[in-house]
Amino acid sequence: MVKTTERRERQREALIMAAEGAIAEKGLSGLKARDLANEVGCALGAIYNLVADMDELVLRVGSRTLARLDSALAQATDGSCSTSSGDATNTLVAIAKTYCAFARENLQLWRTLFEHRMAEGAVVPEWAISEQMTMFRYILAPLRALQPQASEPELMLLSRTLFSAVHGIVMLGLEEKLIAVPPAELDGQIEAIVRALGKALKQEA
Amino acid sequence: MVKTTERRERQREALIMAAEGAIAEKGLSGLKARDLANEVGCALGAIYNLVADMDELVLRVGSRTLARLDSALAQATDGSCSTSSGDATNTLVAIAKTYCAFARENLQLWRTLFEHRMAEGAVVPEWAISEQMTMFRYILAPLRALQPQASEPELMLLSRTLFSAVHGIVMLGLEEKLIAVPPAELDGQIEAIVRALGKALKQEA
DNA sequence: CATTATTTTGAACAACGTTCACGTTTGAGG
DNA sequence: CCTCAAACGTGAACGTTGTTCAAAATAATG
Repeated sequence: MVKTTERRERQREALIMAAEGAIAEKGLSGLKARDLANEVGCALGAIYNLVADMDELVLRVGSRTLARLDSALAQATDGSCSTSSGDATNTLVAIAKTYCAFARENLQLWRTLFEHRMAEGAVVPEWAISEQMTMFRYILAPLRALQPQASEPELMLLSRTLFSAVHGIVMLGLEEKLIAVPPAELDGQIEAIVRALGKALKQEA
Repeated sequence: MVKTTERRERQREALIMAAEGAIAEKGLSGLKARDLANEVGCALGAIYNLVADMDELVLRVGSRTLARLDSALAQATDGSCSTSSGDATNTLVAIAKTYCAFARENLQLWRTLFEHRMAEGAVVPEWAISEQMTMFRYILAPLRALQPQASEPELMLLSRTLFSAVHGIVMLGLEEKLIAVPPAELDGQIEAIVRALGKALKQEA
């Protein structure tokens, strides 16, 4: 009796892994229910015993991606807990570069985090929402060092803005469209922008 | 004989308009060939006499959106041709705010510009590519005022970076995801960031 | 071992973009 | 005004999607 649920859990895991592989290799649009069933070795319909629908599957893959991103950011900031404002800018630069590197190395999975939209009328489940906030933790500390007089809500807002700005540069830069910063110059431009903002924020204080 | 091609042209126009309406109302994923045929009053297959495929249709709608965006930016910058560096920052702020306002007011059409991806293996046609660069014209002049010593390629790169940063803030801010700056604070944050960057760039000179 | 509950299955469904054989319309030449 | 080949419009049909569900297979229980 315990065997059934256990095996199910294992199959669900396998399904998520297979989905992750498919997205990493062929992008979100390359994720096909029939391919997954084939790879996992179950019937097409069996997918819906393991997962409510494809949306949930994509969200579960996204959850894993976010966790990996989080650990990459943790690693990039672990040494620099100092609150001096000189290091703060360096930390912000390190975070931004780490984000950019993660996006490059996990291009399709990272894109999926932002490309994916729930089916018409469906709402993002709670467990998926709560994961999205973790990234700001890392930005918050250095920002506080740069702007000690700012209130917590102000810092919150600023960290979101800063993240969004860097995200935009990375996102457009890693797209093929001509609009963007060429990938070769991405790191340099990110550093320049973050440093410029760091300087401006420090002087404003 | 002239009548046929003329009518065809008119029908193509009607098709593009219908597509634009559908996207504006229901988003890119709400664009359905059958609905279009219905609305334009032609057979399903007739669409493919007016347009190669859905991709081309989306690109033609995008072309119109870009033209409207361009004229909005032109209007926002027409007065401020001055090269003083004090006005330059103001101009950059105005451009960014105009971009944000345009995105808000044309949410689905603007999103489509970046959401859309060509079908597997298909390549973006030349006429669609050449339109994408026009936006940087507006950013270039004020940037040159702020950084008179920078080379043209450097300014090019910087303008792309700046655009991408603002774009990121707007894009995430207008999404429903929790990652982003709340829509109510969007304008303020954009102004703050652009002003901070303007200040940093001016002092660097 | 029999019977009931659960799970797995894959054929069937609906919706999608795209194609194509078939009539119909058209317009230049007689 | 008529002819007829060429151009055009048509909607049924195709290949893919994700999703469902009656039935078959399996597991649990008495």
